[in-house]
Amino acid sequence: MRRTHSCGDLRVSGAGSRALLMGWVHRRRDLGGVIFIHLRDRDGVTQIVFHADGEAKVHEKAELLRAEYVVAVEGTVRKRSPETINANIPTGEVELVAEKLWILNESRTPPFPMEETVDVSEDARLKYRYVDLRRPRMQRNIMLRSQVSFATREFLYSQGFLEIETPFLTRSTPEGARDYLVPSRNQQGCFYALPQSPQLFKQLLMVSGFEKYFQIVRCFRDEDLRADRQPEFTQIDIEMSFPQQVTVFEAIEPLLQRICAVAGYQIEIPFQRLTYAEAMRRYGVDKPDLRLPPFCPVEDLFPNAGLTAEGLPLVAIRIPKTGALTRKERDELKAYGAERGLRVYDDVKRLERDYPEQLAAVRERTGASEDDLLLIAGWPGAPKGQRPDENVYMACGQLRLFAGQKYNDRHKLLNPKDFRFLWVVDFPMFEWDEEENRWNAAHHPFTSVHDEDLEKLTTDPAHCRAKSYDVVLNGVELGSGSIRIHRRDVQSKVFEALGFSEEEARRRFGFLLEGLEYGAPPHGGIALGLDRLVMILAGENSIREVIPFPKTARGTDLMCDAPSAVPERQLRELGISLRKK
RNA sequence: GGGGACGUAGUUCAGUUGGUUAGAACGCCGGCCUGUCACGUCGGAGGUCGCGGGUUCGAGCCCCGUCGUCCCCGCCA
Repeated sequence: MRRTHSCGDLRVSGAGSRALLMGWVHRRRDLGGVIFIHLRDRDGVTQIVFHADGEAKVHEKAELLRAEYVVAVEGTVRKRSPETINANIPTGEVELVAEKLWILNESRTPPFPMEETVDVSEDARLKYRYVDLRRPRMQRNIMLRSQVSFATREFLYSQGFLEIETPFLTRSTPEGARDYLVPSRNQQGCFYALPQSPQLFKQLLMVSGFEKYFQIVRCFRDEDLRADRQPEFTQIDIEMSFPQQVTVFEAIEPLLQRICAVAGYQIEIPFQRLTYAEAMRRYGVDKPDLRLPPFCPVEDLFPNAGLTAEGLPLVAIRIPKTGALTRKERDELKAYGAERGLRVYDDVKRLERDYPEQLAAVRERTGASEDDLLLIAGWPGAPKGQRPDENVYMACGQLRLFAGQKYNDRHKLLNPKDFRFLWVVDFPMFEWDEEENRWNAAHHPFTSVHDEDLEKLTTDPAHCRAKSYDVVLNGVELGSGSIRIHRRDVQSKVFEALGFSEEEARRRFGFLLEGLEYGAPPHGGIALGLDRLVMILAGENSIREVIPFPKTARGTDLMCDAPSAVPERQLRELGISLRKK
């Protein structure tokens, strides 16, 4: 017994020939004297017919079939008569007239239907994930993911990249996210850490002279979850020797173009580029969604009007084609802004009475037409912080996105198939840590600084720009990278700016620092979030929809019930005793 | 750690001001049915109203606690 075709294969051209199909009973229609089943495998669905006045024994056996039974059917492919053609399935012009039937396995009644017409709760789906994965949506998503992985490998190989693995059992480094720890049995009291990313290893592979590295690799971060964050997630990790920033861009853009093509979308390269400073000033975020228009500074048009604090921005936000808002809607926007310290002038008509010329200028500057929503927002109260302008812009950026998403039904600009890629460059080198009262690396401590800012490293860290970059798609941070520091003396200066002593730095990252002393080439790279990329290409709103076996928001696995307690014996072997609560 | 939404049949949901035996659709089981394709039709089974406590003559509904799922803030170099 050997499968000859898939359930998506058969066409009229095969009529009259024999075929043996294997798959799952998708649906059974028992009309008494004739039984139809839709047989499903991953390629499609084919109708099987069992006639009582044909192979009577086979028909009798077919009465036993139920949803999701696994069967093999052998028979003759028959062209359907015109009035019985099913235009909804690709194989709908033929059917298989069953002559033999094997029930390979029975199935309990599935906990929820295979149809997509019913939205099943996520807990049920996660508990019976193997069933959920059989449904068309997940089949599509996981197949897309596989295609994206393959396209990535194919493309990067063709460009001379080598796929190289790095350890999962590695050393905990104190910076960054919380580590997942793995206790060592041989060295009791010591722990491995699962990598937050292979960052240090890939840099050392450059020291080793491999020049072009990539890896599709799992990363682990023990932080709280979100719709786009899982404790384990997958990166397309890339590193190159002797690159300039633009070298990395020129490697990544065609890769993303190729990946999008696999998903059926044409995208233009090169991508738009924005500096971090521009992104903040025009969108109020470092990952702008370009499907909505940027906002405009208008403080120069209203000198001494008191609409915002002296020296702070006044921002005009345009949301296209929103039409008139109700009083309630305007109040909502106002309140949203107020929660972030903003004064939102939601009723532009009222401002227009006092400042007719200025408003005309605002309209011209923003390009606002009659049915666009125009909000003007300022911050009359003086904010605190390192970058007060940025605080205003950030609040406006949130307001822009809030309004844009709220009224998406009207302007329809947030089309999930409209892919707007963007590079954000020149991130600040450091950010101020309020709690610890010191500077932190904005990207990571091995990121190099712009040559012209090198001297400011210790004197003016706030204004040092890093050679780091993010690739952003529709408001989602897809990937992040940098040109690394390859010289030990520069690395020392950065540590100095971060307030690490040489000794402390050596304790934390000694193996990397030592590596840099043995002929490290200039190098840099990027890591792309594969889950997020596939999520967007699949049109999903959560990366759980593109991960076969994801965790819940609390980090548990509802299917296998992890994490779980372990027997005392296992703990003893590891030298671990649990503290009583 | 904080805020919000939700939890009723296998699934998706309804359940009025706290009132008598908790409903619907789909699914499931059985009968009938030879051209269906979300087959049709007749009948039937199926409930720890997440869990615990409280208020009350009486709780799916009100109160307190707790568990779980989702979203957001913090966090994620």
